[in-house]
Amino acid sequence: MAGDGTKRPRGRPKTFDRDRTLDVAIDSYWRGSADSVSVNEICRRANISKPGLYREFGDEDHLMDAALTRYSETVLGPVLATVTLDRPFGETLDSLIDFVTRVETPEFPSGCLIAKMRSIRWRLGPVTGSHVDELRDNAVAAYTAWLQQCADRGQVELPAPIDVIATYVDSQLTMMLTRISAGEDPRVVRAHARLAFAPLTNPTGNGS
Amino acid sequence: MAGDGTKRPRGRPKTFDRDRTLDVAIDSYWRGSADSVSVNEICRRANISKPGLYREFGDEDHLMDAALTRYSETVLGPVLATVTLDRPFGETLDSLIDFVTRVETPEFPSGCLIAKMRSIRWRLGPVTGSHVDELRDNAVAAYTAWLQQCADRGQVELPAPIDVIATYVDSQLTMMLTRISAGEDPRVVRAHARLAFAPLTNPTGNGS
DNA sequence: ATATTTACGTACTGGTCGGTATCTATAGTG
DNA sequence: CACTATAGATACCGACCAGTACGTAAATAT
Repeated sequence: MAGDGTKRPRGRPKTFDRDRTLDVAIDSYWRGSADSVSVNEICRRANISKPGLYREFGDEDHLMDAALTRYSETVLGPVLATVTLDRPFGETLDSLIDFVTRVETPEFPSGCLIAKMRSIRWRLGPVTGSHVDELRDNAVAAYTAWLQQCADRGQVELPAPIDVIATYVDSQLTMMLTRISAGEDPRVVRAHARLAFAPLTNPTGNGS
Repeated sequence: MAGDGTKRPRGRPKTFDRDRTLDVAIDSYWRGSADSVSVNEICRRANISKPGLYREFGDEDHLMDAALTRYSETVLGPVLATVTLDRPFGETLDSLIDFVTRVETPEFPSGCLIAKMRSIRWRLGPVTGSHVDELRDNAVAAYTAWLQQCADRGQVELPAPIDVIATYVDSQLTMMLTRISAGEDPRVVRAHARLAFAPLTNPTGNGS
């Protein structure tokens, strides 16, 4: 504050709280189902005027995209970073499973905003939609690198081409997130995870 | 027509075509996403008046429920019947996988109406909602009986309690239906199916 | 014929939606 | 002071929604 060098801009100073609005939007989209939460509702919850929100974000598509961007930076990034750590395959996998099957807390909803958005991909606007696609590609790439690293070290064998395994991991984790969000018992989901990933941790063959 | 014994009822004869309307509703809910298809839209597609539809079905919840009932009788029933046939486990499983990964045709949409409804369970009315729950319970019961029968004959070993396996099968098949509906490559989904069911067809252990 | 019963469909209600026109408030600038 | 630039929010738009009021058409009953 001391000797604030930035010259104040010309007109009426802005009071719109972008961060707070994005917090509300992320939480709403995350807990709810992204469509089903209207712009009107976001304004009500954030206690802001609708034109204010539209001045800041442009339209619903860009609001969702801004929320998605912040979500991926603050929530998804740290999680995907864990699969790049040099830990044994099983250990990383277990922590991934623990993470996706965690239960809801007041300030950390269960599930995953991106998973929810992917399940309603066709309803998203063009900007948010392609952003979601990009984030899923990033996740698959991270899984691929992780699997390749573990395979090189003999910690895991790949009963199918690595890209098939990587998308398999992504699909299974996404499904778990969806089911936890739907309120299913985390213990059951974890039991299913052990089944689904058994072919990787105990690589005895594929079905045919 | 010859000597039609039924006495005509009192008032103006009904022209409302319940069957055709249900056909339109099922197709719309099946191809679309059940919510997102409005009563207005059903009326437009079936070329009927809205009060006519409301007179016949009561409200949206009961319309969906009627569509779901007919769907489960005409589409789901025959499929679930195949898991009761006395065939080797792998054969039945393969035909199940083939069925859920079939592609869209003009008169047989891909995916499954019940799977779609389950994914939006919380948006359904009370009648349709509990009907969906009941149908899923039936499916799990059918899978349980099937698995038990195959286990008795030594065609499959169960690396987890049978109810866990049965819900696992249900979850995996439902996910496949969802992904096929979302337009994913059936070959990839089938490759993932082979991975997911490998612990059953090649029962060498669970992960721990 | 006339009354009665039943079905039909136009046109409406009250509501929410995404998005905006417009007026006012608050700042710097001359 | 007047002028300009920016942000504020009320109150609106047209579209669509689920659901219905109500006048009319078409049959039987008397």
